[in-house]
Amino acid sequence: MATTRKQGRPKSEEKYHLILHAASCLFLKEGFANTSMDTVAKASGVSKQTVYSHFEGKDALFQAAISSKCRSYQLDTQQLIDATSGSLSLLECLRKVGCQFVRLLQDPEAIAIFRVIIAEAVNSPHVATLFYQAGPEASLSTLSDVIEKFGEGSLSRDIAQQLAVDYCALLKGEYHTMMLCGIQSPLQDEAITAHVNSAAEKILLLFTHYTQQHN
Amino acid sequence: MATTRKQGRPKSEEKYHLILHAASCLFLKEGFANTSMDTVAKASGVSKQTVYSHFEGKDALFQAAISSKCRSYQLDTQQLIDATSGSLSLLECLRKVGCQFVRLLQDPEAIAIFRVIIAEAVNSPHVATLFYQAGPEASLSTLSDVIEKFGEGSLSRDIAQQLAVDYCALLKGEYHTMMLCGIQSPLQDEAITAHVNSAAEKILLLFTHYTQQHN
DNA sequence: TAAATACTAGACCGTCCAGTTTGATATTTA
DNA sequence: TAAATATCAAACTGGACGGTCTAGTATTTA
Repeated sequence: MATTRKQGRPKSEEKYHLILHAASCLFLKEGFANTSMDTVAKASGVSKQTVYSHFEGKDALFQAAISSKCRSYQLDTQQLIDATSGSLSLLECLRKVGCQFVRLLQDPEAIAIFRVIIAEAVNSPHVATLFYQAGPEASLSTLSDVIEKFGEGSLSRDIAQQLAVDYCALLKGEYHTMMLCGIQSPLQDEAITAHVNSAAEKILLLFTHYTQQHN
Repeated sequence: MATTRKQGRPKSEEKYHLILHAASCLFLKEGFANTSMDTVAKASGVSKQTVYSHFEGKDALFQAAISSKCRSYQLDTQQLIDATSGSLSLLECLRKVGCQFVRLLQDPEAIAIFRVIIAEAVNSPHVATLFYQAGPEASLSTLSDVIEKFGEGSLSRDIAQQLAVDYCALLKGEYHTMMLCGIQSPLQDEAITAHVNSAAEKILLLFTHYTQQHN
């Protein structure tokens, strides 16, 4: 059943990926409205008809392109798990995940995805939801796992989650909004570590406050 | 010189505002690309030619529309000044400004402006800059004035500013991003106060930490 | 009144673009 | 080989839209 071969020439998987890749790049660089199907076809080195044979239409192509991009933008979960089970202190651990997070936020492509999602959120709520779950929500949940683990029972799940949200918020600071508005270029490495250290210390302060309170 | 009257029928100021108002609404609701000049003309009850007589073209109209909207979205500075010179504690003051800020962030129209600005940031960096200065930057500077005043000299300007940014960040939390993505509806009043109280307490904690450190 | 400008209604132009159609060639299975 | 499908190149359709033009009417100043 699953191996039932269709008659005739099969669709080229390579072309499918060429189209998807070209579409992703164009949508991110030019936005949805400013990307034409002809351009996508030309950029993928494929005829327009082939684009339509692989994808229903522009909307479907957009959705597929964004979805495929989302998957590549998440925190490195494995590295974080290693960090918690190792000998790292909470502060060091926060620093580590904080750097990852800030780098993610600063990545020009990630910013481009955000921009395009926000612009199309009204027209494609489904895509926006997909993006949010695959991106921010996944990162947040990973982070709150880490924090909860360090609480060693003296921190409720709720508080851990709240601290995770707070940490992300502090890390974003004004930079994220400014970058979305295009009036802030990515930070240099030193600036990143300074910013992350400052945010991590603040969260640590809140963390100790909440754990003491609940003793 | 300034009172030199031009010959002929003068442009109607009323029509100018009708056009601007209609354009603002449409741009915010539909975005830049999905708003046509014909629609703007129709919505303002004015001929297309009149639109072009008052504004150079679509870009100019967009810029004018957004600029006019920006001015109406700021914190109520007077109220905040009153608050600082009154008998309110820092915590109460933070709560007050926090509520104002969250209401601003949640306002559907403010969200719409953000969305449209972010979408067009690449094509109209000038407009994005205007918006940021008139909106977020102005609010932040007001807020850091308030915090600095409460520091009574034991808080450097830098730290006060940083606390202001932190407070805004905590108030935004995940809500702002979620609203921009269209996957979060505005909070109810009780939820707002709860959220604001929580954020204000955290900032107070940081505030006392920094003032003690600098004694 | 005459000149100048605003305004209207609508036609018009050129362009862009999503999506379709056509007709030929290529590839795959039966 | 024959049927079925993919792919290509290119033309085509239908509609939207930014912007201009026209011709007639309204309003204002000199």
